[in-house]
Amino acid sequence: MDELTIKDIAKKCGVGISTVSRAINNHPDISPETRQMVMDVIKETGFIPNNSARNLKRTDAKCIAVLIKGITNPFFSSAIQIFETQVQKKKYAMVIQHVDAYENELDVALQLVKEKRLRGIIFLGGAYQHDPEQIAKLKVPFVFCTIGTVQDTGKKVYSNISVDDRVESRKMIDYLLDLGHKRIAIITEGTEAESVGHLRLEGYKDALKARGIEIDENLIYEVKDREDPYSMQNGYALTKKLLASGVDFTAVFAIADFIAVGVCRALHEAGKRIPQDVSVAGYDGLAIGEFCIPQLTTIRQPMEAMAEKTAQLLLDVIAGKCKHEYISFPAELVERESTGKPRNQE
Amino acid sequence: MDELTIKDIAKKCGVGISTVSRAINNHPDISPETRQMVMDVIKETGFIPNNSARNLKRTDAKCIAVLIKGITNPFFSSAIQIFETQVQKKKYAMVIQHVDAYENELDVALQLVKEKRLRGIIFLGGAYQHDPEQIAKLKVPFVFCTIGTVQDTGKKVYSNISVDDRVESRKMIDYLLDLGHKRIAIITEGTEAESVGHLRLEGYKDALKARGIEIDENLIYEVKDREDPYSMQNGYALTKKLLASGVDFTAVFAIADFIAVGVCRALHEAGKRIPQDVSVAGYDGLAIGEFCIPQLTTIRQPMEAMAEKTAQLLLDVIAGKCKHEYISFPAELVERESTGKPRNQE
DNA sequence: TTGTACGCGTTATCAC
DNA sequence: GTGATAACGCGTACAA
Repeated sequence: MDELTIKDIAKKCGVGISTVSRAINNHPDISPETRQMVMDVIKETGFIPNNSARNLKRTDAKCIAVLIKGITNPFFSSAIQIFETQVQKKKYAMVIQHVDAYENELDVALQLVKEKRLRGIIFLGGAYQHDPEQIAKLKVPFVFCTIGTVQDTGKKVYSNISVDDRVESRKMIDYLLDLGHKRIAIITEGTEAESVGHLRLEGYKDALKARGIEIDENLIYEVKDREDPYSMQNGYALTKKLLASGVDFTAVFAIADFIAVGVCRALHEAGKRIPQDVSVAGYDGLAIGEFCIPQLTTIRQPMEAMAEKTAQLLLDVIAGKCKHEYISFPAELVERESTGKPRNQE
Repeated sequence: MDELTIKDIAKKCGVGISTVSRAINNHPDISPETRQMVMDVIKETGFIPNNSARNLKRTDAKCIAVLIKGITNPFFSSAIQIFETQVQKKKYAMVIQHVDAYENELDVALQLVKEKRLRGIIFLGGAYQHDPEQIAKLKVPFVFCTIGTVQDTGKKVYSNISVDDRVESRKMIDYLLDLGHKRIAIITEGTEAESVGHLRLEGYKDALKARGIEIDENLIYEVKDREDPYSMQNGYALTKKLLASGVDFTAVFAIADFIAVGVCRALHEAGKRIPQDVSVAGYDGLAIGEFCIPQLTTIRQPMEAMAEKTAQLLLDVIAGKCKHEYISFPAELVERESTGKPRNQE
């Protein structure tokens, strides 16, 4: 009993191969009775068509892929749910593919397009600058979602849905400055130009510069852990360092809510009250920020709206209904318990 | 410029098709020079072999798959990392495949085996009881990881790595009872027999019964949300209900750390101090439990060890080095800030 | 409505 | 060491 093929089914049914194929693929020109009979045998024998063979032959896959970089990101699961319902509405199939940290998402995409005859791709997470050569090679429509791309205009060969990390980051710092904070520490991620952390750091600097406050490098802490920079552990460890350094500060801006949770813990252990002694601000708008003690002031990214737009845009471009777009979604500053006026201003 | 194929490369190189194939697949019988020349052309043209065609023809895929049910679970990302390093050590490839909540993981597995010629499968999460017929159909070695299966012995046709949810859950309740708590509320998940929540509820009942404490249905709260039962939101909402019900309790056992975080928040908002007024216990051993305020007492599942064993076992079975096993890992009760003696005992 | 034959892009098996 | 050629399992013109 080797692997069952369509041929075996045809034989068992006493029909031709193509008849079986027609039954499987809901083709119109087949009598209902034959169809039923074939399907019965298929169910009975537990036959499963070989997808590799199908992909090889098929021309009209009606399938889009979602490439995810960073499983850890809790944002992504809700985004995927939204993609799924949108994609199903248009009778498309959807495959989810993980991209390892060390892999290039465009390479994976190129490969997958060949393998599955994709009609479109959604990139979730990942770098925000790409090799133009690779971009050019990718012939199917695709859209980046979540990445703070700042792209020059010109002919848009793909779409981009994002929030402007730099602007939103600055928004938070402006808020802290308005509260009266002047010594604001930031816990961010490696300085590589492609990272979101870099953009958020730029926003931080923008805000300070605009008010003529000099940037103090002693207040900038960067996560070096390549594994998962956006972890509570990192926030905790760096805040310990920050405290130990003896440098003066009245607020901490963590560029991710997870980091902020670690920051809060470290401050708590050091006997600092939040926000009376130190204010803490996060970024992302994760559920944890709403339920932790104290609740986190944060920048909430409109993930649902972004995901919705992403899927809709991709499907429209595939259908030829519209052109590619770069869209920047505004994020919302959510004021909660972890921030307040600095001590000296009370 | 349609899709490039191996034929085009052969022509461009002035060699035969099989030579190109040999170059790609690191076959021995090819001269280093030809090999280099072919690889150069491939790099230059950006040729990408079609995976569907490869899978179709290949006999020795050296590939195993990890099927994940529930993206949300933060456990899984660390498990996957471990799988990956183990699998790579043996020169195997690994594909990660998500299984939707409504999909049957065995169906997906069956399909994937045909498509990719898998040599083995790891199931992460998902139901812990399966259709024996489907199990029988799956001819490659596979191992379930994370699910609290209680299986009768006999000839083992697959492996199972788990912690005994029922026993571990009871351990936590015993601990709370030892502290002096008698009125322990539990926040758990739907009662379906296949759910982990059910097992943990059974452990709860076991502990109470063993001490002759009658089970009060008013203390049992079940999440009905099918979306993501293990959410902070659910813990929060159910605790609100619990508080509103006016029923007396001195401790809450949440069957997941995420739920516990929501529980803490709700208690905090109600002005209850943790653990002075109410003790809260979680289950899982997530990072959040270590960094939230107060730190969570919890049952820490030894995910790293389990993942390691899972991968190792699967690879050994594939290599014919050993038979399938059912292994139950002991979990550890981590005592932290969220639990203490009940008020009346202070 | 149904069956036959060809081809999708690749790897494996031969000859050379 | 290298190049034809036959599969792999399926979809689809085309013929019946």
